[in-house]
Amino acid sequence: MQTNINQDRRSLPARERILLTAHDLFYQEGIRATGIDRIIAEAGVTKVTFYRHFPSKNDLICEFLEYRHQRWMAWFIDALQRHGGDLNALIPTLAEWFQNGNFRGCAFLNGVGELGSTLPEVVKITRSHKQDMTKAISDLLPPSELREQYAQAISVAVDGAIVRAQFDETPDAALKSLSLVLNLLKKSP
Amino acid sequence: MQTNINQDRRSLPARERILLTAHDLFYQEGIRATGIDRIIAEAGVTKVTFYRHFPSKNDLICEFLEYRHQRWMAWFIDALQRHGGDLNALIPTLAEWFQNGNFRGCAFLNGVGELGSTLPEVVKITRSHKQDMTKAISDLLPPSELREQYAQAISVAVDGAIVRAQFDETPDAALKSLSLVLNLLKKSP
DNA sequence: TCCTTTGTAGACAGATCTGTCTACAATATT
DNA sequence: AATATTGTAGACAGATCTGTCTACAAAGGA
Repeated sequence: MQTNINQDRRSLPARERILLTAHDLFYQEGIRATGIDRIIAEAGVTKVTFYRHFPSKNDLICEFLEYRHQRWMAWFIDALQRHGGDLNALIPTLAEWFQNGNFRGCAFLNGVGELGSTLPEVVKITRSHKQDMTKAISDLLPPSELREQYAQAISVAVDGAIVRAQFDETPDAALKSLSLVLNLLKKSP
Repeated sequence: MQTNINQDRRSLPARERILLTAHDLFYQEGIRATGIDRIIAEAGVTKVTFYRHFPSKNDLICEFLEYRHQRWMAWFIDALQRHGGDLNALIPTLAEWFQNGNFRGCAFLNGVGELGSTLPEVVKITRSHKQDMTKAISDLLPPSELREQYAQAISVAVDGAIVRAQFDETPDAALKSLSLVLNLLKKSP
């Protein structure tokens, strides 16, 4: 899960420069902690340019989450395939994410915690994001009557591992706990 | 998990009035979203009184988390006992919390998401909080070699259920998924 | 009685926040 | 050639943020 797309941002159109900059700052430092002034300074645009593309900060927040959703899902699906494409791929995939130096938890869970009570859009986007994440997990499971139920349960456990890895010194305990749950699930009828 | 202690706050000493008010606002609306001015207005104190008790907002944030820890742990342990004191007590206990109208997720996970990168104290307090939560869960399990491992895994799954219940329309799916995991654990050797 | 603690009232500083405004330049599109 | 879009530079408004300051009042313990 790379946080930084290593293309020269200065060559990109203003709108994308703003979005990429906002992404990094919102994810690394938090949404309320990041002012518009900082974003326009680091994106190298002016205020008028910014407000022509994003009528308000709330609009930018929503577009940031939509963008994050696209980017994270693409990485997630690709990483799961790279690691085998079945349930065994889940732990190495998450390990890859957690061990990245830019890891700061789930942007959507962080967003809900920070803004859930004031910006309902964030809750809506998060629901749909987690639905897609659960779908990707479901695709790792063999067809069965319990497939959806299992995918839901794994998805919840994954969220637990994500937040745990966010505050623990190392992601080891989070991954080990998730492994334990997955192993029980594998052995279950 | 009552968010509001129904005692007449106006009769309490200023310090406690500030702390209770900060607790409710920080938890309901977020920490950065809540200004000092609002806290002193709703607590009914003046600025000097406030800053005599809490040298800075960061101090208040830490004391808020310490207070929240005491209060939440006391409720948690009591509720687990009320519901039987074994592993079966976990679901009804969490259901009680999730269904409360004031439920806004875990104050510590929200705090880490919001301030983790700027206020390391929050991460430290969260680690110790989750350690205590895990201990309370461990106390529900019969002694065995795997007790600690299981308690850790359950604790991670509980965190997943908490964040899920925070953005889902109802806590049902979160509780159902956690139940599934707990049932597998119970059947395991 | 003296003195420390705890409290009140409210002005003030200085920074930062979101968002608007004027005025002008380069680039596409029609 | 005329026009619409996208861009730049930077001042400005008005709110809100954290934290400090002076001046005064009440209550408790030494």
